[in-house]
Amino acid sequence: MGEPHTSTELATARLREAILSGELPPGEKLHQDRLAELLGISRTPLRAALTTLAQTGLVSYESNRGFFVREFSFSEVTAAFEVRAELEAMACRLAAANMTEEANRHLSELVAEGDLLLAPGVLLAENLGDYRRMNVEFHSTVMKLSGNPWINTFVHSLHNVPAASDRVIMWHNFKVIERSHDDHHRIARALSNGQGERAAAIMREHILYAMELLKLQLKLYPQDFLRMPIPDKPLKGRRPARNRRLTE
Amino acid sequence: MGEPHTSTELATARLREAILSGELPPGEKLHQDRLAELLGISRTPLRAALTTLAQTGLVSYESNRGFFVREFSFSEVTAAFEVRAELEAMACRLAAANMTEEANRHLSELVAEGDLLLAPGVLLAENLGDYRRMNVEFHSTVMKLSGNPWINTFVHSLHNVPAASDRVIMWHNFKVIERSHDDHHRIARALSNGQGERAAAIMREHILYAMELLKLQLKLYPQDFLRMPIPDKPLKGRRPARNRRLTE
DNA sequence: ATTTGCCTTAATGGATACAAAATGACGATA
DNA sequence: TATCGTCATTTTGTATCCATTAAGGCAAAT
Repeated sequence: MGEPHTSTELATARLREAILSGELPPGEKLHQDRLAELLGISRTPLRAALTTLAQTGLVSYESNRGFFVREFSFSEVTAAFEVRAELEAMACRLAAANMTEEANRHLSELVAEGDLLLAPGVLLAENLGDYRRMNVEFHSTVMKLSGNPWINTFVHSLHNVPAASDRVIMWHNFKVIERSHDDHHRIARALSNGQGERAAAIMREHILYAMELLKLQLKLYPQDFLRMPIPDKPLKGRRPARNRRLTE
Repeated sequence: MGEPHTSTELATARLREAILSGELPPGEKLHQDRLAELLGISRTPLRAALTTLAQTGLVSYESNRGFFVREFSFSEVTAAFEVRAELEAMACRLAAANMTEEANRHLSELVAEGDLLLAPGVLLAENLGDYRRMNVEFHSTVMKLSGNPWINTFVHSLHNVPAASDRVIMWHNFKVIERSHDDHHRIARALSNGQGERAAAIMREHILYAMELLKLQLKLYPQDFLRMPIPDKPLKGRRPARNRRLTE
């Protein structure tokens, strides 16, 4: 949805944000009356929003019992990374056969943009949003170049899994970002050379390494599991009781 | 959803069936008033049903314009097969590491069940439903054994793509079925031997060949594209005008 | 003849009111 | 004391009604 201008779409967007940011914690009962009043709308569009979010997988639903913020186990999160790695690797394989002049240029531009943002030797807070946009655009460009729309669809829906999204990156570790962007360089070059398998291998590692980083981060700060909006610096010790079950 | 006992869930199921069976043809406007009356419910649960179907991709939606039966292009259908092949191959790779005694037994049982159903040398009409169930169960068992829930989720949603589902098989060609079931044998054996890559390769071919068959069938009977409920024998020449655009 | 603007009509989006189901508390009973 | 059943309350699910927006037709103007 481009510009949400119906109450339903607005509510959907706000709720998604609230859930991904941890404002609405996992397992929380989504009370229709209260939520509707909170959002200043009636229950009808709210229920519509909850229904779509339920299909997206962000909330769970039981007949006559209501909606709840879905809880994700640790293994589900890592599983999300594994599927993402496979799908985006597949995208590389397919994209290599579809490269055009324009495609090459677009990828090059994105990579160059990243170079610029990293030029200072640190990722400045003011550049963080732009880098994230560039990163998302790079990945989604490759997927679009694959010509297989399902890849994009599914990867997109995996970004709705808390902590499995690109929105989570260890922004405070420059070496990690630098290496990650170097992967982008190599992927773009491999694709432009028609080396699909090679690009796929880099992409797979690119994503699986992000998973390893997440695991590490969670080992260090387990209490923050599943509530990592955009952690430029790690937060500490809130809501310790609630996330126990998530450490599966 | 197990047993639909709310109007919404009932409507969702009925509409899904109506769309996949071609009763509601691609591109058709889904008139809320008329549909609600047709189903004997009010617009509220109908809209809820349409909302979920929109999320699963069976219908499209535009703000203030309404819901339409989604149209799938030829390339989208084949793309669905390709992703399915990749995901189920991945499932094999992972499953090989998780095989237990019980898992082996379950797969063996399914394979044996298939043997029995094919023993007559033809697939009898009365056995068709059972074979289909066995087939679905086999694939979904492998995916569950992978331990990665997303694989099952996504493959399941691909089964909502008309003509990309297991519900479509060339039931009238026994050799094809026999070979397909032989693949099941080999996949089960490879998994039980811990040969994940081998199982994956068979599975990939197993699914991609189904895609080839579909292509062939569509070349022979293009007018039936995207309205193949359970074609035990090919239907002919209905609604010729409507599906033109789908032959991309 | 074609296009533009208005107006009528119809369909969608949302709010409210009502029905049905589940939850929780209380008391009765073993 | 623990357990079961009943009843009151809360919350969900659905129907109906109203508001708002899009669609279509007609007429006027270029």
